[in-house]
Amino acid sequence: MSESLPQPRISDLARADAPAPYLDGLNPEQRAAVEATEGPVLVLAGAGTGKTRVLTTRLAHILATGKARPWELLAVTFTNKAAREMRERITAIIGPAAEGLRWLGTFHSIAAQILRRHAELLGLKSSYTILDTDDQERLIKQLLEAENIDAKRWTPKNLAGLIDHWKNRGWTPDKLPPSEGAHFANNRGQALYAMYQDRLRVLNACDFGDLLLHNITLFTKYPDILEEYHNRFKYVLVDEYQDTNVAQYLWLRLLGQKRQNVCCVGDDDQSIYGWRGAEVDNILRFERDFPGAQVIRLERNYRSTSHILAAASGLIAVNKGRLGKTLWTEANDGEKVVVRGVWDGEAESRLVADEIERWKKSGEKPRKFKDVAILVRASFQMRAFEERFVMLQIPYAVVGGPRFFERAEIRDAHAYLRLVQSEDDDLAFERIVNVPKRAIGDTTVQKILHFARVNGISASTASRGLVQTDELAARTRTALANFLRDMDRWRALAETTDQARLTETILEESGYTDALRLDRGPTSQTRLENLKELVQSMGNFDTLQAYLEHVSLVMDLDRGAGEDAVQVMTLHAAKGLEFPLVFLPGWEEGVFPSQRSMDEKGEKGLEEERRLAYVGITRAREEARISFAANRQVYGRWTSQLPSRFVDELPIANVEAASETGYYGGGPGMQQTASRWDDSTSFGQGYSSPGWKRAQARNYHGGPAGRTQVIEGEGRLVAVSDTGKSSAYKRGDRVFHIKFGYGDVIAIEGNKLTVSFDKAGEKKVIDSFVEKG
DNA sequence: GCGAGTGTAGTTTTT
DNA sequence: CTACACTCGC
Repeated sequence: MSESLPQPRISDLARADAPAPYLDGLNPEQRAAVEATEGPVLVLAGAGTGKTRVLTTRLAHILATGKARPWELLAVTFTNKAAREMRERITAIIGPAAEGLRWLGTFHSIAAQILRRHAELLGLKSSYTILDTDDQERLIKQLLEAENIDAKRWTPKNLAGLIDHWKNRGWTPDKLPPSEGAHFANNRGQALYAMYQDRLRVLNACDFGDLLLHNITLFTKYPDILEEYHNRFKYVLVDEYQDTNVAQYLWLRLLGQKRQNVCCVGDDDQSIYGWRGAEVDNILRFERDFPGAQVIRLERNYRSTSHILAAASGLIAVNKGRLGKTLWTEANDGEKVVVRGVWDGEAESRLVADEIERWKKSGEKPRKFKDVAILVRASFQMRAFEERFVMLQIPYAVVGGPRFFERAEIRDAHAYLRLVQSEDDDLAFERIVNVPKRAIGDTTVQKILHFARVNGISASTASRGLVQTDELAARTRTALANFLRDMDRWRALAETTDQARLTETILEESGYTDALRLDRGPTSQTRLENLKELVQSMGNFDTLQAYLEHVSLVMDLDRGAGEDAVQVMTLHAAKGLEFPLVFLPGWEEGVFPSQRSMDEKGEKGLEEERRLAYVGITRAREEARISFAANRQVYGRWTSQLPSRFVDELPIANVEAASETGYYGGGPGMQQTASRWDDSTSFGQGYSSPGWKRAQARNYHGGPAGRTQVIEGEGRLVAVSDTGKSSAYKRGDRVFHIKFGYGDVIAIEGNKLTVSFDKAGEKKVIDSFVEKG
C-alpha cells in the first residue's frame, strides 16, 4: 500500500480504557447499528430517527477500531449532497483523516472512477465523456432519422426513456428480453438500442446508465478485476437503499458478495422513486439476498411532535407492501395536524399566506420564513403560491426546478469548452456551431455531418475540409471558416489562460453575451447572471479538464442557501429535509394521489403516492397543515375536486379538520350522500362580499366517508360554497374533460361519472378533471 | 435563415 | 391555457 497511514489519533478514539466519545448519546438501536460491523446488516431507519448520525458514526467506528483504513471503505449515496454531508460529518468526528475516504460518493461517481481505470476493456478510452440527457436525446434523434423512423409516433424521448429503463434493469442490448424491444417502432427497439451503444462507443462516450452497466459487465467478464475490488473494499455501506434500482443492486451484490460486510440503510416507507426505476423489492427481500443478515430497526423519532408522527404512521399503515415499523417519540403532543377545505386554489394560497404571516408574528422566539415549507405534488401547483407571495411581499425560494447545469446557456458555454478541450466532440460542435446565429444554418450543418460520417472523421475536421472546397455558398464558407479560426484561437488561449478567463473571453468574442444583451426576452437577464455565476464557480478548479469532469457528475451547486425565505418545493425535493412548519396543499383526488400514477401503476402507484404523503407529513417538526380545494384550475380549465382519500385515512384523533366548503349531494333528484365534510344545513355568510369574509367552518367528523354511501337516486358528492355555488353534476350535463374533450354525462354512481365523449363516441368513467358546461 | 403559423402534450428527478 | 417543437413559406 502506498497510501500513508491515517492520523494515529483516530485509533485513540476507541482505546479500551477510554470509551469511545463518538458513541455517546446514541440510543441502544443506533448503537447496535454502529457496532454490527461484520456480516450483512439492514438498518431500517424510519423518518427522523437519526439515520445520518448512525451512518457516519458507523464509518468512524470502523476506522477508529482499526478494522479498515479510509480507502478500504466503500460508501455509496444517491446524491452529491448526501455524499458531501456524510463526508463533512465524518470529518467532524475523525478529523482530516476523512480525506482518505476516496470511495465515498454517489453510485455514479464511484462507478465512473472504476470505469476510468478499465475503460479499454469495454471499448472506451479512459478519457470518455459523460453525456447528459440532452446530448443523449439528440444522439437518438439522429439515429431515428437515419433509420427513417417516424419521429412523431416514436419520439427520441420515448426511446431515451426506454433505454434508460433497460439500463436501470441491468439489460445490455444482447440481454434485453425480446418482448421489451417490441413496444418500440415495430419491434426495432433492441436493434436501435444496440446501434445507440455503438454510436456511444465511437464517440467515446457514456450516458449515466452506462456507468453502472459497464461496471457490471466488467465485473462479470473479468473475475480477476472483481477480485481486486473484493480485496480493496473491506466494508460496504449504502444509504437510501430503498431507492436502488436493479443495476445498482447487481453492482452492490457483485462488490459485496465475497466479504458480505454489506450494510444497507433505508426506509421502505420512503421509497418514492419507483417511477425512475427504484425497486422497493430490493429492501423488502434483503434478508433473502444476504442470508444471515441482521435487521436493525431505528424506531425512535427525534423530529416531530407525537400528533404529527401518529398522523403519518396512521396513514402509512394503510399500505400493504411494507416491512413495518412502529415509530415512537418522547416529544409532547404539540398541535394536531390541521386539515382545511377551501373553495378554490386561490383561497388556498390566501389561507396559506395568511397563516404564514400569523405564524411569523406569533411565538415567543422570533420566527423565520425559512422555517416554513410548502410541499406540493407537482410544480404547476407552485404558481398560485408564488403569485400570492409576490403580492404580499413574503420572501420565498423555489427549491429545485431546472438544474443550473441543465440550463440552455450553461450547456452552450460548456459546449464551447468541450469543443476547445476536444475537437472531436461532435455533439458539442453541433450544439454551438450556429449559437449565437452566425449564418450556418441547418442545411450546412447537415452537409458537414454527412461529410463527416461518410469519411469517418469528426465534424470539426469535416468543416476544415469543406471550407477548402466550393461545396458551400461563399457567405456560409466565410462564416464557417471564421468559426473554425475562432475555435483555434481559443484552443491556443486555453494553453495560457485559466478556465474562468477563457470562458469569459469565449462568451464575449463569440458574441454570445452580446446576443443575450440584445435579447428583450424575459429570461435574458437571468441567463446573463447565470453565466456570470458559472464563470465564478469555475475558479475553484485547477484545470478545465477537472472542471468538466466535475460538472458532468455533480449537477448541483449550492446556491442561495441561508436566505430567509419560505421554501416552496415538490414533495420529492423535500426528502431528507425538515421544517418546523409544513404546508401540504392540494390534497385532492387526482392531484394527490396523482391520477396518472394510479392509471399507470394501479395499486402500486397509489401506495407510492401514499408514501409520498408520509414523507410530506414527517418533514414537519412542530406543525403540519394540509389543505384541499373544491375547485381548481388545471391547464386553465376549471375542474371540481374531491378531498384526497389520504385525508380520510388520517387517524382522526390526531387531526383537527374543518372545511369552508360543504361536500354533499344535494338538490332535487340528487343523491343525499353522507360526507364527513358536511354537517350543516345553513351556509351563513361566505364569499359574496367585496372584502371576502371567512365562512363558517364546517367540521369534519368521524364515521364512514361519504364516497361509499349512496342513499337514494343518483348524484355526485359535490362541493357547495356558502353562496350556493356548487360543482354538482347530473345526468345529461354537458362536461369537458382535459384529455377526452366534450361529452355527456350518461350515468352517475357514487363519485364516478360515466361520460359519453363526442370525439371517439367512447364511454369512459371519470372521477376528476371534469369541467361543467 | 427566419418569423409566423400549427400542433401537441401537459408528474415526480438524480446522476 | 400555455409552453414548446416543428413546419412552411418567403
